[in-house]
Amino acid sequence: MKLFDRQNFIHQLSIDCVIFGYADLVLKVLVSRVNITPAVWTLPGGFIRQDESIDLAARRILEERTGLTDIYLEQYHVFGEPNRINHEIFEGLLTLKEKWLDMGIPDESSLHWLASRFVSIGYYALVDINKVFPRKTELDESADWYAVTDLPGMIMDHNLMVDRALETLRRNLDEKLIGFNLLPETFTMRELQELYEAVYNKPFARNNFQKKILDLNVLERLEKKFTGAANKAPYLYRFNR
Amino acid sequence: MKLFDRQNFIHQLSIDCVIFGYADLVLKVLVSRVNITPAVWTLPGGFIRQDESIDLAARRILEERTGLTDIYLEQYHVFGEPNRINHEIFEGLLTLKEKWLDMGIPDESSLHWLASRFVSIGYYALVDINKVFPRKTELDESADWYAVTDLPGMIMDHNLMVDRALETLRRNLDEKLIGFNLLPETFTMRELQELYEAVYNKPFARNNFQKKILDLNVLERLEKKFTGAANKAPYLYRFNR
DNA sequence: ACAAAAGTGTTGACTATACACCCATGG
DNA sequence: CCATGGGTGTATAGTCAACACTTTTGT
Repeated sequence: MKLFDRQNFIHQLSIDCVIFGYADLVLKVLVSRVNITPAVWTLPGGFIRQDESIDLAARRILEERTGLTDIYLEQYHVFGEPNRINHEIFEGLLTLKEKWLDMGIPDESSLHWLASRFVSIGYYALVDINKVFPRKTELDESADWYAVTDLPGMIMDHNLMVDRALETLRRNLDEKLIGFNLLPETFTMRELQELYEAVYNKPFARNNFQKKILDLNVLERLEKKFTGAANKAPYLYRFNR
Repeated sequence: MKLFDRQNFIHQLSIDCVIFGYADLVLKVLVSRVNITPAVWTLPGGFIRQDESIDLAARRILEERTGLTDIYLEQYHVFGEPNRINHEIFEGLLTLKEKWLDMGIPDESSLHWLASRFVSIGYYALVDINKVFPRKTELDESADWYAVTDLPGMIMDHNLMVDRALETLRRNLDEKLIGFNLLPETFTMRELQELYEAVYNKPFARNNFQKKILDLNVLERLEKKFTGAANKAPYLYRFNR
């Protein structure tokens, strides 16, 4: 079985996804560990079929890893240094070649494919982390959420890719009102504020934050949420439009 | 002679440049006319050498067309629909094949190369139009400046590429203080304002514009410019830092 | 009643914009 | 001295952040 080939995929061009999730007051990123030794971590990525657009390729890759189809997704930067070559993965796969020979994975041409220089289109995605059950591909050993402030060392420029994606996310959070994609359907104002604080890594004034967000006129106020705590019950909100 | 080949260039990946210039109160874009019939217009573009970064490839392409090396240049979007195939140019070159056979241009493999689907990385550049003497490549019939509001119909999605580049330029004009790249070394406040008005396609209040720009503390005021006109002589300014 | 967290109001600083006026220059 | 365009000042409205106060809930 061939994993990749020029007939069906565009050569030397890849897509890497920075998938952001949010839980426990922390902004997280989905990172794969490749099934080779020594251990190697990478961003979820893939290649572009000859008959699909790059945006659809990114969505396909996301669906393979998260199971989700309707995701906020944005292209943010292309990484194209000439030294973008997957040495670690290539050599790791070589050492595992015998072990997997019966399965025919990885085959010769796929190995050759992987050894090329790649230009990679960076996408970032925002997902409701509760809806995601990370899946691993054939090459993955595992796929897990890491705090964006505490990522493992990844191959090539993948850590830089996350930095650039975070910059873009911060710029777009207000402008494009995309933060809600990281939360469940309904949420309290405090939860939204904590999300913003996790993304920007700094505190916001509670009353001013509430005013700013409500003035955007994109939230629908629902019934109150009784938590059982000894204080006033907060309203629930839903993103509107 | 081979124009393109997989040995030296990345297959199915191209760069297209929206080169902005400014003259006669009008924002302009450099557009090539390909040397085939019927006439076909395109943005200046090219391919990526195996040993160069995509940013350097874009600079090389820009130098080929403008002669300039030190240019403001920014990657802004990747265009990757599966139907991005150069039908017009491919067929135009086919009809010219006999005519050029003695020169060996275009050769078979270059034709095949050009007939593929291409993913294209869009760059936009800002140049001082007075310093540019547009050059044409072997495939061009001409290269000329067109008003951004009055562009010819170009191949594929190249008109869309300009629209997206203009959006990005507008977003970045204030934020990154890049407007000065479109003007000569020294300029008057009125000239700068006229540039902004051409880019945004709307008028600005004269005094407030001056205040806003000067408050940025990026302009150095030079001597006055005596124009011979029957009015107060304006100051010249230079971009600083 | 009290602590805790939610919700709302008020102020003062800063910014953007509209209006007004003065200055230099050549005819 | 006047028309023209350049430069600057002021007042008003709108925005943003700090502070203060009130309300609701369970113990």
